[in-house]
Amino acid sequence: MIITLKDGKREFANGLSALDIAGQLSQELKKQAICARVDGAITELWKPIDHDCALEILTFEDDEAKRVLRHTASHVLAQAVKKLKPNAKLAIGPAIENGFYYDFDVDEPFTPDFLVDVEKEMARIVIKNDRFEGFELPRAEAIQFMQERNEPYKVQLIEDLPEDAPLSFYKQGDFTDLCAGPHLPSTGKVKAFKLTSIAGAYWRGSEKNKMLQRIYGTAFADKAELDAYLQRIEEAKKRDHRRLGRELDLFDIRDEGPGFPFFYPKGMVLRNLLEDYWRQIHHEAGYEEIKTPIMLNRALWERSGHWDHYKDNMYTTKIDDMDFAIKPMNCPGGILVYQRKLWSYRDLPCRSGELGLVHRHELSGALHGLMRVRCFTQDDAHIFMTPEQIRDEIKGVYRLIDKVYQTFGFPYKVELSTRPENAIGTDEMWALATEGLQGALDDLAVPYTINEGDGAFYGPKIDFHLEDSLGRTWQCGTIQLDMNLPERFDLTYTGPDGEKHRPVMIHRVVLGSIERFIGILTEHFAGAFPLWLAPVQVKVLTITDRCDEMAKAVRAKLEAAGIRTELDLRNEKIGFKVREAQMMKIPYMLVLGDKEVEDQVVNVRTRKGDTIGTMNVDALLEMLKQQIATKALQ
RNA sequence: GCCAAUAUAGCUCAGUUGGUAGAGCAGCGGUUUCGUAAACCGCAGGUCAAGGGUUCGAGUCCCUUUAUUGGCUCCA
Repeated sequence: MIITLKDGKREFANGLSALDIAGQLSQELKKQAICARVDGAITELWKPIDHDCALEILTFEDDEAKRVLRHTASHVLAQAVKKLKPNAKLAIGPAIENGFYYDFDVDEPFTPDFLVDVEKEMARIVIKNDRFEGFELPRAEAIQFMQERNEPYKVQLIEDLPEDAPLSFYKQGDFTDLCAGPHLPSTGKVKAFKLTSIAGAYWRGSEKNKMLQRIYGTAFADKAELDAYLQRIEEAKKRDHRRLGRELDLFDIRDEGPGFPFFYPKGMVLRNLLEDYWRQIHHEAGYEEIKTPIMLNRALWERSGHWDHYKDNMYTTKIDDMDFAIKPMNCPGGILVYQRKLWSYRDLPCRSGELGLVHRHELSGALHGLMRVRCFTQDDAHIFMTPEQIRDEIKGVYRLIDKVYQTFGFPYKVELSTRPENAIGTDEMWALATEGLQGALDDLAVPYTINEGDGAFYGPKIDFHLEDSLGRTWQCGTIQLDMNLPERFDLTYTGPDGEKHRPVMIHRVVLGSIERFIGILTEHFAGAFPLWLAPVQVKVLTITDRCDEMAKAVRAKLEAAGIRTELDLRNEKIGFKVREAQMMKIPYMLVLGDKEVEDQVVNVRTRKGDTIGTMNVDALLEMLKQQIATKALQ
């Protein structure tokens, strides 16, 4: 038998397992073998290999091995919970990004104290070091097996698997679970784990189903790695935009307005700069700006379909006995703007953008700082065009979004969502629309994932996701094709044939919502915004009051040149003033003492802690202007 | 909305088995004029989220409501 290892061919005796081979290679491996990839597929280490194959031994450094480790940990978790609460019914327990969870149906919700007990029980199981043993059962026996153990969720899982699917089970100690595998060889390999939280979670993710109790945890190769991870989480919390918003005096959400954010003066500076930038790039990209009313009458919302399908999320009111609704979306207003005149194919595409303030009554439990609010400003635009223009237009929007995200240095993920079950429109229209989006992505050679059936009922969409400090992703940009509203509002343009045609409409946002984008921005830069966005760009710090006059003059000169400058003339030590400016993450501090006054220069310090040295104000201005003009990320 | 936890000064947090509410920072008043992340002294600041209950007595125990946090669902 010849096994091709990752780094070349090796011959081994027949019937050896990957574990045996790993043992033989232990000198070379240096790291502990966790699982193996045989001919590309992940498998357990202990399974005998009796054929020629390509073998790769994975260590904890491999992401796939980490998933196997965490999945194994979830089995240990389930075993521990069953031991402590034999009546708990098992649902599912997968590995997830950075950890794992297991869902249980229990009579009483779990408590934090119980979590401590479970951790102790898990530690006992790990010490016992039970081997994982896999076996398969025919369908009927598998169902009977789980019925006998009173595991209705497992029975349901089996019943929903395809008829011919192999039904594999894994047993460690006295615990057996339905599972596709693979696992580590034994429970003892789960060395460093921690249960992190308890949460309610609906069975199969549907709120129509029963809510189960979920336990989250994480596991690492060793304690050092686990501690490093927990440390990283603590550090990430310091970047939380909710915390920084308050500390840097940018924005906050008060109990008096759940989901309705306040922007304070400094936050408003940041916000206005973003909006200025937005206007500039949209002007360059051929958009015209409009503004539509925040509140419109019921008839409009009935025609758009929102009254019937979105009313639960809308704030409504009655004026002069007529129903009105505050807009949850800008599109109906944008459509009324389109309808103000007759359109020729020569005028298309028509791109009109709007920084539109929308209100949505989101579920209270969904609110999250600036990331999920109940009133927010979408940097919306609606583009009306002929079907032939779809592909190029989508490409244009994509490039615009890409350009903006690159300006901020944001990595992003692209997802294409296709036709859902409750879709309207013909197969033909969906095929055309989906091809338009997919074609554009393919033309641009963009990596993307497909969310089958996750599109809006009115059309497919491309979503752009950005990460927050804890790695949670938030949808920001989106490009959505709409095959519904043009019909409902009977939108037309006149073609070269003199006949009326239906335009294709897309909704798109680049930043998504100004609020969410500011949240992402704040976490990404940990509050240390690039110079061009910093609410305060420069702070002048004096050492004694003999420098006050020059300090005021320096500030006046910088302000006159458009640099946002603050002055600290307080009777405090320079260390104290530096510390404060530093904590406010002000990009440049100008220290002025007797020496600087005499030489008519400023001593420049950055928020990174570097002292650049002295220079005259003109040279400083030159440097600042350069950085601002290029929107340098630093 | 659902599951769980939490709510004490502007901020970060103490507050023991129920017995008159505390610290640091920030603020204000002084002293100090100082060289790159915290000078010193003093003062003031709270209907303990709101409402109800148990008790001689509630920040502390119970109930309701509100908000927040972590998830689920939903979504920019």
